[in-house]
Amino acid sequence: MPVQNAEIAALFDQAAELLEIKGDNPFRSRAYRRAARLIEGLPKSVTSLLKAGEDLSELPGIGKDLAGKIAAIVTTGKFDLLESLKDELPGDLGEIAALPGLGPKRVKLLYDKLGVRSIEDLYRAAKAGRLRELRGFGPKSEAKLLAALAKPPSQKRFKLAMAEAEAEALVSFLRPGLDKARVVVAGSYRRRRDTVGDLDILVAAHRNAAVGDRLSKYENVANVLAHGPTRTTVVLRSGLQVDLRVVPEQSYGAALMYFTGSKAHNIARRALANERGWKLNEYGLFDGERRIAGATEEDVYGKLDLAFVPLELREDRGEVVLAKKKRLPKLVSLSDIRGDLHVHSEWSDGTVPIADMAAAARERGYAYMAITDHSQRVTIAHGLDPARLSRQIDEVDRLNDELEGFVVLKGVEVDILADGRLDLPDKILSRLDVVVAAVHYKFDLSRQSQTERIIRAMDNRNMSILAHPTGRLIGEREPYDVDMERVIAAARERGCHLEVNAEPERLDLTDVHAQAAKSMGVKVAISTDAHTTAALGYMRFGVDQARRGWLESGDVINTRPLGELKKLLKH
DNA sequence: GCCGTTTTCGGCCCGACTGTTTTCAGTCG
Repeated sequence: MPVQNAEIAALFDQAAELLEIKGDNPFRSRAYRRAARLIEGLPKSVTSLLKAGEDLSELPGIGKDLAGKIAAIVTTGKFDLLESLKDELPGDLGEIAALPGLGPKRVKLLYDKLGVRSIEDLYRAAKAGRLRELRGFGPKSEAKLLAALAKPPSQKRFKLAMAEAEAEALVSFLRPGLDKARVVVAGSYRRRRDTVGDLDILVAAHRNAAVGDRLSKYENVANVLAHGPTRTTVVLRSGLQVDLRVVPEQSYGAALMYFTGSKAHNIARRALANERGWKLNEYGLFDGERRIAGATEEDVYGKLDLAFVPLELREDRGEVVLAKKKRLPKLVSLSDIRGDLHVHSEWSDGTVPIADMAAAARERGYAYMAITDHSQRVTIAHGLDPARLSRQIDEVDRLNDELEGFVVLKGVEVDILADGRLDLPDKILSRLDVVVAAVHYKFDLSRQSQTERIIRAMDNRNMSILAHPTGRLIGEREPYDVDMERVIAAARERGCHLEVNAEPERLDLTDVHAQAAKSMGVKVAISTDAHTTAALGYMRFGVDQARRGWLESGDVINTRPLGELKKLLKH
């Protein structure tokens, strides 16, 4: 059975976690984590690489040992190291270590001294005031943990990119049994929400239990929850739930609409049907018993005298009214994008030389790309100090001399220091075409301090774009507390732009904030923050979120030709 | 566990910050 890259990565991450807790050689656990990231980022599955006879130990960070372990996982499904680590350290230690403020050492201490093996154990110990008995713990850390534990466990949602990988594999598995029947993933996935709770797969066919049979035999199915003639519900090994629905051809459009949602959008649409004395449901639009539309979405919208509403807008955020007036926005699309304004190279924590990134960007049909490596404060990424940045500027100049029909813009992703100063002197920043600035440390300032810190950074006239403005990592790190409305207003006053970071873990600005920026007259840059050439392809996820934020091409600075863009970057 | 014109051992991006201590371990990125 084909093992997915993400599964291997997850196994390696778990092993790394337990090795850290155990106190093993830290470089050993780092090797597992590094390998996990590499595997996640591979354009092909290791299963197919192995099948093609590729030597995995040629991959950077994979040696003989790890290559062997990967092969064992792929062929036998077994990962002996993890099994023995789990025997040695039973419990949900990984879950505990994920809590803020708890790392491997303290998890081990809790485990050894208080027998904490689960979140429940931890809660009881903290509640009883026993944590403060431990060296290194005090009342504050106890209170912080209790606060973290008091938060209701957020219902698990999956990042869009991850759901997409699952969905594409699943659809291509289902399709062969279905001739020319349409198979579409609906729901929030189709609306391109940044996270999805489950996959709603719609198949146009007559009552066809065979599709459901096929789904329940999918190799990644962990559990079949329900299985009937028109509907099958399963849970995949990843934990993602899948609902498969089979609807007749003549209802397909109405069903697609219904299962695409959102619920609020459906309600608004149904109200319009009711106004005419009609009925709208997943089987069609009905005048009495007579179906007057239903085969396609266009059909249904048309009969309701509505313009076709782009998927990303179906949230009942005003789109139904505009659809009625036939005045929906013409949303930005991937083909409008002319360049990427946030890209890393091996000068900091990227993986390839600037020239390689430029070549890859050019292959995507772009006219320009800004190279924006980290600044000195971000030591972990080997950030640039003024001297190295100056040398990089020279290198970009040389590179541009060789390039025709493509321009590499000189830039930096400069860290915003705690007091709002930028991490590099104005003298060097003023030599750049693009200054992307971002917060990387001190996430826990008060709302007011954080907001003022960021606004102060924008006071620097060299700053062009505020990158990943809230710092969130989906499912992993909450956004820092910041008054985004004030930030947007300040950006407006200063001619600064905000980023829609397209990296699937970030998608920051969110759709909602992007729309807020537009409504306040602030333009955005949709940028990938790519550290590899493959990651330049994340652009489409950023475009999805921009579309959800109602952005049109005119709202996005990197849809502009270079000359116009350069004017926008000055303020 | 990986890696190697510094090559088969001995390194491996490391500095800031917090809450705990009373000089620093642990966490974070």
